[in-house]
Order: sequence, then C-alpha cells, then structure tokens
Amino acid sequence: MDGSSFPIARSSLPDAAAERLRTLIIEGGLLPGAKLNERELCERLGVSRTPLREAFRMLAADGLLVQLPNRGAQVVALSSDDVRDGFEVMAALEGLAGELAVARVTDADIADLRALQAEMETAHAQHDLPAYYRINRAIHDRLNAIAGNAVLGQTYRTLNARLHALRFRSNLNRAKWDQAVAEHRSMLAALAARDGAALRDLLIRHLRAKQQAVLATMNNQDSEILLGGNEQ
Amino acid sequence: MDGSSFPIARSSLPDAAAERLRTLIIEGGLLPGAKLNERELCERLGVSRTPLREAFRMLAADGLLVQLPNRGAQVVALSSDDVRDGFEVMAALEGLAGELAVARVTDADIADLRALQAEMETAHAQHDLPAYYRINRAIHDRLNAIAGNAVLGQTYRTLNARLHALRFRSNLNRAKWDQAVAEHRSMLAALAARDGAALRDLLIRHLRAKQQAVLATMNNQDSEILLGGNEQ
DNA sequence: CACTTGCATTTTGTATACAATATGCCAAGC
DNA sequence: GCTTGGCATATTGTATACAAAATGCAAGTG
Repeated sequence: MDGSSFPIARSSLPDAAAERLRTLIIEGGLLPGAKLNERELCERLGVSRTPLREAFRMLAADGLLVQLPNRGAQVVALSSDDVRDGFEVMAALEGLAGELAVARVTDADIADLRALQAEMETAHAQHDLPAYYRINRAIHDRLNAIAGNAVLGQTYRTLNARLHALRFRSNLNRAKWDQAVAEHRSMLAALAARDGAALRDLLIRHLRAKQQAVLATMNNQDSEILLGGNEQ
Repeated sequence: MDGSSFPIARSSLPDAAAERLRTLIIEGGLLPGAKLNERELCERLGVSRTPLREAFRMLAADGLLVQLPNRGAQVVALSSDDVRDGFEVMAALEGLAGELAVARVTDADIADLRALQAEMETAHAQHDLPAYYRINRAIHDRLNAIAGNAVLGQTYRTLNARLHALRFRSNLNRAKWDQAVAEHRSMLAALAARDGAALRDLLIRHLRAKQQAVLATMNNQDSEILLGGNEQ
C-alpha cells in the first residue's frame, strides 16, 4: 500500500537486517523452527540488538518468525493446516490477479509472457528445475504486476515468502511438472483471449494442484523437505 | 498463521503498545497523516522508546503506519487507489471466506447468523447506525470464523484494520443502507442453502458496492470523512 | 533412581545515553 | 524582498547498560 510517496529512501539498519534475515529464511539459511539468538545474529549481521529486534518485529508481522515473550524468536514452522490455508488464500489472490490482469494487459505484456513461457518450456524440456522455478516465479510476479493492484501485490508477496520458507521446491515429479507447464500454456491463452473468468479458474486450479503436491510431500516426509523441529 | 502453539502468552510491552496504537488509529484518536512523536507517545503510553519503536515496526508491517528514515512515523493516509485496491482484495478474501464457510457451516452457525441478521434489521429499522456497523462487522467476522482458515482470517483482519483507519463510517445514505441489509439477507439465504458459488458472488458484489460508496465519499470530500494532510 | 530445589549462567526486555540527522530560525548576501 | 548559509534545537537512530526472566546443572531428598 502506498509506497508511492516520494522520499524513495528505503534502507535503514532495521530494514537491511530484516531483508537479510528474510533472504536467509526463504533461501534456507535458517531452517523452520530454528531458534534465533540475538547476540549471535548481531555479530553475524554487524548490527546491535536494537535494530535487530526491530527487524524481528517486522518479520514476525510477515509471519516468517514467531516471537515468544522472554523466549526469543524462531523461524516459523508451518503446520499442514497452515500450508493448506495459505495456498487457499494464494489461490484466491492469484485468481483475482488474473481477473484484474485481463482488464489491463497490453499486447506487449503478452509478448513478454510468451517469451517467458518459451523459456519455461525450454527449462522443462531440459529438466532444469532451478531455472523452471525461477521462470515460474517470474511469470506469476509478472501477472501480479500487470494486475496493477498494489495491495494485492503486497499481500501476495508476503504470503508467498511465508510459504517459500517451507522450501518445498524439491517436490515435483514428472507428471506434475508436465501438468504444470500445460496449465501455464492454458493460462497464457486465456489471458491473450482476455477471458478473465477462465484465467481466474485456471489459476485457482493451478494453485490447488500445487497445494495438493506440497501437502502430499509434507505428509510422506520421505522427500527432502524439511519441516520444523530442527534447532539451528 | 500458527498461533496454535501452546504458550498462549500474548502481551509484552511492545505488543501492548502496538495494540493501543492500533486502536487509536482505527477509532480515530490518531488521524490519517498524523505525525507520531516518539517521546510524546512514550509519555502517553508509559513506555520507553525501545518498545514503542518495536510497536511502530509492527504497525508499519500491517500498513497502518508509514515510517520514513530519520523522519519518523505517521499514520497512513490511503490514496483513492489504495482504497480501490484494498477493497478489491477484501472482496476476493470475503468471497473465499463464503466458499469455505459453506463447506463447514453448521445449523447452529446459521441460527447464530440469523439472530445477528435480526439484530441488524432492528438496528436498520431504528436508524441506529453505530449498532448497524457493530453487527455488520460481527457478521463478517463470524463468516470468516466459520470459514476456518487461519491465514485468511489473519489477512482479512489486517487489511480490514487498514481500511477502517480511513473512518469511512459516516458515509451511508438511505438507499445504500437498505440495499446492504437486503444483500445480507440474500447472503444468509445462500449460506443456509449451502450454495458456495452464490454466496461468493453475493459477497464480492457486496464488497464492491461498499468500495464504490467509499470511493464516492472520498472524491466528494463534502462529507465528514477525513483523509490525509492533517497533522495531528 | 527419579524428582525436586537452588544457584550460576545465559538470554531476553527495557531504559537511557550518545551520535547522527533533520528542522526551524535568523542573519547576511544578492 | 527573496534566497542562502549557518547555527541552535529537536528528533530520530544506534549502542549499551542494567533489570528481569528463563535455562541448565548439580546437589540434595524421597
């Protein structure tokens, strides 16, 4: 919201620390459930406790950290219910993004998305999972940008970060992957046809499929997914 | 998210300060755009600057405050675009809440909601606007509770608080009010009939109507709505 | 041997001191 | 008269000191 005001000035010590921690959590440098020792983190980040604690509060508000009074902060460890609920909300948000995007999308946007889709198909053909995830994320971000709703974008990014802290990447079998790429193809077609309702439904189904895949992974923990319980 | 963990222990100085500030902002004790002086607020709340600043960070993450580096915090002043965007997201969230609620609602829930609806009709008949708003909010909160999605509830409450900081209450003419009450009647019927798609559509239309009303009020600023620009 | 109790240590919570930055005012110059 | 520079003041930013609480360990007790 807002963000429009002029004094562009991001950055302050707490913001920088929060950003650094956010990355650590999302990229897996800090695993779910890990306890965060203030003094130790202060040294690692080169800041004192005051700005670090402000960063903690920000991340806690984003749902990436849980703070227990007198017992410090730890990286959130999402329960199966949290994941189910989170993806349901994500599906609704992406559905909205699709509807809004249809109303504002330009031919140039579609050309860009087609290029991304082509990259995605290439990554898929070459079994390049990291590239696939990167492009996948770029496409979804692009769609949200086209939607042009700042509140939606903000909400989406926050929730996305929380779910990414799970590090559910590794879970993707061949069939699911093929399916996901095909879904993206349909989505692009719906967008090009300016069919908002269709795009919305496709996005919701797409997210529901992801939800199911992640939940399945969480339950049979034979995959490399890491959840809770691990002290740093 | 989460919140399920056992050590119930809410409350700490920063949490308490944040809660107090949140109330001040939403209830109008601090108007949009008001600059928040740390030392002064410290005295008013009886806390020192450290916990107050942590509270600032929490509220900023919720979008109730804007913090400018070296220039302090001020109550957010939503632009017309922010309001448009915010209500669009709210509509999507409430729509989801409706769909989920249908899948879980019990007869007892419906009885409760019918009672609330009756109260609402009474308040409407008696032109009791404050009571109407209170009951209206209770109904929407109840629906979200029935939906049973913690992430949705959290997201909903946060965004709701931000929009309520606008204090758009005063804007409701007779026709709009009648319409809103009628819509609530239809929504309750759809819920009782377990018609998720219908309830979803009704909720989205309901929210869109509210959006339009608020935007109209914002634009003709002859009403008593107060937006931005007012230093405390 | 399990369980409690008390102490030492660690860790978090809050206040405050000091530093850096911004703000407002007044005078000097154009 | 308007602008500009510089100083005094106020305000925010960060580090740190002290207080309070939790944690871990060891000794004592049933």
